[in-house]
Amino acid sequence: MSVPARERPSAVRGRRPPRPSGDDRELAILATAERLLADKPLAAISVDDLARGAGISRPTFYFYFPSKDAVLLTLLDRVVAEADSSMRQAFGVRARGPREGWRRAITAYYETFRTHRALTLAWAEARSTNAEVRDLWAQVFESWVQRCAGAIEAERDRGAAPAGPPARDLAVALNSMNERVLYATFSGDGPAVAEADVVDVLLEVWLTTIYQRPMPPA
Amino acid sequence: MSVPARERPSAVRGRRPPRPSGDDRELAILATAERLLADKPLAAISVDDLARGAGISRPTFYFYFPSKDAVLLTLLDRVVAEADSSMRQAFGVRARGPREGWRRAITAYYETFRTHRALTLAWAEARSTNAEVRDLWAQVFESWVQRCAGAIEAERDRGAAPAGPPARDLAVALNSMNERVLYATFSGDGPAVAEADVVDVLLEVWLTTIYQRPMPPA
DNA sequence: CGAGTGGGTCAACACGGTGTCGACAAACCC
DNA sequence: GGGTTTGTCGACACCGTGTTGACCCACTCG
Repeated sequence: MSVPARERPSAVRGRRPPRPSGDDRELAILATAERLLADKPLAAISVDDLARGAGISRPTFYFYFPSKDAVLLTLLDRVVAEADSSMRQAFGVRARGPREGWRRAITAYYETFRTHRALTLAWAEARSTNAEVRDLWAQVFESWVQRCAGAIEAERDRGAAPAGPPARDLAVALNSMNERVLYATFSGDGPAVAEADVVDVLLEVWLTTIYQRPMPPA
Repeated sequence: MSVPARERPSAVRGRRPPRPSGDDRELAILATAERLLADKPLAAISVDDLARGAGISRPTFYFYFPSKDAVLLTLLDRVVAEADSSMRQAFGVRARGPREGWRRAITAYYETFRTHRALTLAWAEARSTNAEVRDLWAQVFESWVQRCAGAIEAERDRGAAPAGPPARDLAVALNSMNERVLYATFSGDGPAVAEADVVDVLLEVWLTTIYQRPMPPA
């Protein structure tokens, strides 16, 4: 009974054997994936494409990653880390007023996805077919929801925001809105808000929902 | 140069030859699809499954539908028609107040998806890989956005709602929220609002966003 | 230095899915 | 009862995945 790779869920994603080496190849695969994703949807990229792009054969690809999805997951792990840190930062900085604070949070979210557009779209695509991707997203989403719900409760406690539906429910709804609206804006198919306006529109919805009155502009 | 089937985009979806017959088989395929979708994701259902389920062979399936996705599209067309009519109805009935009216609209949306849960999930899944599904959704979504934007403008014109971001942008954001939140609630993976509360939460966000003040409960 | 070990590589395979082709049957129609 | 029309399916070509087993090469240890 040797330990299958899945037993170390938090270890470096992919890579069969425990000890590292051949990092260049691994990086080449990741780079190829990101490059190809820029102009094809995930479903149109085969393991063979990734392998050839990285200058190796298909079986060799499997030496580095257990599947195409694992590559995506690795890429996603990075972006998540990045998003998390800029989100933490947004909530950390003392803002000059509620509008300023919430704007910073929404902008952090927006910027993260904007700078990784291709990955964001692939993410959404993979989420519907891959349970691991779904779980990773659920986990990330949950952490944002908690942060937001905490902030809403803090505003209510200090009397800045009135009582209303459970803070957590509002946080889920508002974060869901952001996710879907930004996705539509970035993917460009279907009705969407213009990229230049999207942060402002989302911010207005957040503020009026949380404070239940018009908030003066900055 | 004979005309390929695709040239009649609004005609009955699927079915190679122009003249009808063998409707039982076609219905059997549709029924099988809906039945299988109730406990497997779309990706896990093969054309062979659909064919066998309907008591025919795989090649025969292709006589009735050009692909697995075409089956889904046909199913979706029905639900869309249903949703559209109940939405039209919701907007048609004279409501006793704003809360009542908007609640009716959100409930119509909610009920449609709730009664076709499996289809809703398959829909989301297919949207990421199939352009036709994406277009159909975009079209449906657009019609809802227009209806909502119109209603918001009407409220502003009669002085019931204050000015704010462009009505269309609000409509896009609010409808996006509904879509995503309801999907999360029905799919059950990831953070979600409880099924019993979801309409209320959504309604509160809609009302405060549109009227920019707390709306008295019914 | 030569033998052994293990990381890295790939040709070839097994498998499962899609979509097509051509032969064929059964019904219906003058 | 010969001929079209409608429906049916066995067999095929193709593509993508993931695995196996042999091989190569660099390194090290006796």
